[in-house]
Amino acid sequence: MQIASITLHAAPLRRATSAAKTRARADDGAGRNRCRTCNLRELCLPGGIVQDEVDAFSDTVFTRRRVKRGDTLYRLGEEFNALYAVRAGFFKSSVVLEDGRDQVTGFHMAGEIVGMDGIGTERHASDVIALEDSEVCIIPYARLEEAGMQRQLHRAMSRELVRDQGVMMLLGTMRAEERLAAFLLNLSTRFVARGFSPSEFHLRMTREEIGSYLGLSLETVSRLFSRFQDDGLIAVRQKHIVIHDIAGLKAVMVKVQD
Amino acid sequence: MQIASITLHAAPLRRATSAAKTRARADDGAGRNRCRTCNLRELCLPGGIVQDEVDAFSDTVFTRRRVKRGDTLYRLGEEFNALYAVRAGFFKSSVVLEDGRDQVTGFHMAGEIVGMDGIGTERHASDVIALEDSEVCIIPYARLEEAGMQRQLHRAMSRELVRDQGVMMLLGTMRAEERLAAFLLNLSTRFVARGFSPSEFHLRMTREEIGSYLGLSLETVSRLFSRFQDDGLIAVRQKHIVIHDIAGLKAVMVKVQD
DNA sequence: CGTACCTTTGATAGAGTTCAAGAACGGTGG
DNA sequence: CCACCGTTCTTGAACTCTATCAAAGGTACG
Repeated sequence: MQIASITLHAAPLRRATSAAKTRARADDGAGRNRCRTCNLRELCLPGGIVQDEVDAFSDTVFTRRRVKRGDTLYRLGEEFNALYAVRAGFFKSSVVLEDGRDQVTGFHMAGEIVGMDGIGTERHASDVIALEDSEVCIIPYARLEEAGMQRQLHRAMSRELVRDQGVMMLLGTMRAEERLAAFLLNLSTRFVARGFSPSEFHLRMTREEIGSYLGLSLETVSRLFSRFQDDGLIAVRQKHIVIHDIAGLKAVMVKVQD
Repeated sequence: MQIASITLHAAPLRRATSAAKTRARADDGAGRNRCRTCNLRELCLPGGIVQDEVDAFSDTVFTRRRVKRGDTLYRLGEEFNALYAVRAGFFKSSVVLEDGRDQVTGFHMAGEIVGMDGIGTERHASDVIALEDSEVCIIPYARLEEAGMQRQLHRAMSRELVRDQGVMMLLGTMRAEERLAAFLLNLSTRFVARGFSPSEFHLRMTREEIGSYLGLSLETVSRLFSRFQDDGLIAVRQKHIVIHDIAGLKAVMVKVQD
């Protein structure tokens, strides 16, 4: 089975055969995209809307932007004027405390929207950094309103709120084992939705970034990977992960606390 | 100085003299409210918008709903069709894991909006329970769109996303002392914005609920209250809190980690 | 006015952090 | 293409913070 996103343009499995053509069609040659022909349209903003809403939005064309590994998409305090839809690649978002401590607040892959935390204050409230060479669609905020896409934006933001609740739950009530199991299962689910293997993938973040996201030290993350491997749940070799026992990972989350 | 919200209808200090009249005007006598005359309008959904937007919305009239202490405003899984603006009282929201563990994800006071996590799936994603006899404005979601209030909703949701990031930071990187200090300072700030004393208030939640929110055990919360008191930062007697040294509390958050 | 709930405080234990050192990897330049 | 260097990862050992268990007050609500 194909391993998720080894290269920048690795295409989702299920659409692999037509992916090249689709991408060509989605690109007007001037670094801009048309939603109608974008192979991410089911995952992106218009996700889940009725057909005529898609049509209204489909002719809208958005500029792309490439972000190299390690570069920032935006920084805390920068003026907000657009949302970004991840087209390819992988991002992390993080917040910094005055004293320098920082916390990774999320990882973002193709089809996901970042930047919504800037709407309220018209300033971005976090840093977003590419973990590999990536590409985004720039969605000017004003344009969303013209296109009558508010409802889709509400949905996307609401989903984000629910996701945040999940992270709070994870940080507030779960033990280290459970957090990492939940993290791996979450990644697996998201890769599946993109047509990649649910059981084999490359982590694009370091142990330190995983630890920051999960509220653990990087050593604990490393130790847990080793333990999961010893228990036959996964195989780890650096950033390459194979999940051998999904049910076993799920069991980690329920069997621990009693 | 007046202590925040001892009674259901305790009015914010700064508006205390006209509060009774204001409330009377905001109520059309049929359990419904007009935003224009609501004394919470600066804090609620229209907060921060330009004048003509306020006017467009001001004539909208919303039904109220009373929720008794201990009763639920809504439950996880319930169908979503409205947002709720807290008019008076105090709520907590929480999520439950399959195994019964639950986590308080937020506390909500007058002028704050709850229910936004239901927009995405059209089902509420959390439980919201009144911690004292309370009252909300019911804001039907469909009505927001008719009234062209989407932008205000975006702002409210975005602010919530930023708030969530703060909670993640708290849970992910702060130690117990820092969490509780941050919690007290946050409450203080919110009370001030409502015209109450920044330094003296009644907690409306139990130690257990505070602990759940902060990812700590109730015993740790209790011990920290005692320690803060011994250190002269606050005075605690059950749920009554007096902050003696705001700067000292702030210092707890920076001096600990080095 | 009684009882159930909440809070405080102590003692103990354990999960996870911190410090440390060596190993493996990957990118870069000769 | 290979060697080198910085970064990332792994693993061990000691320690520390916070949870857990337990028991005794204290409150407040019905």
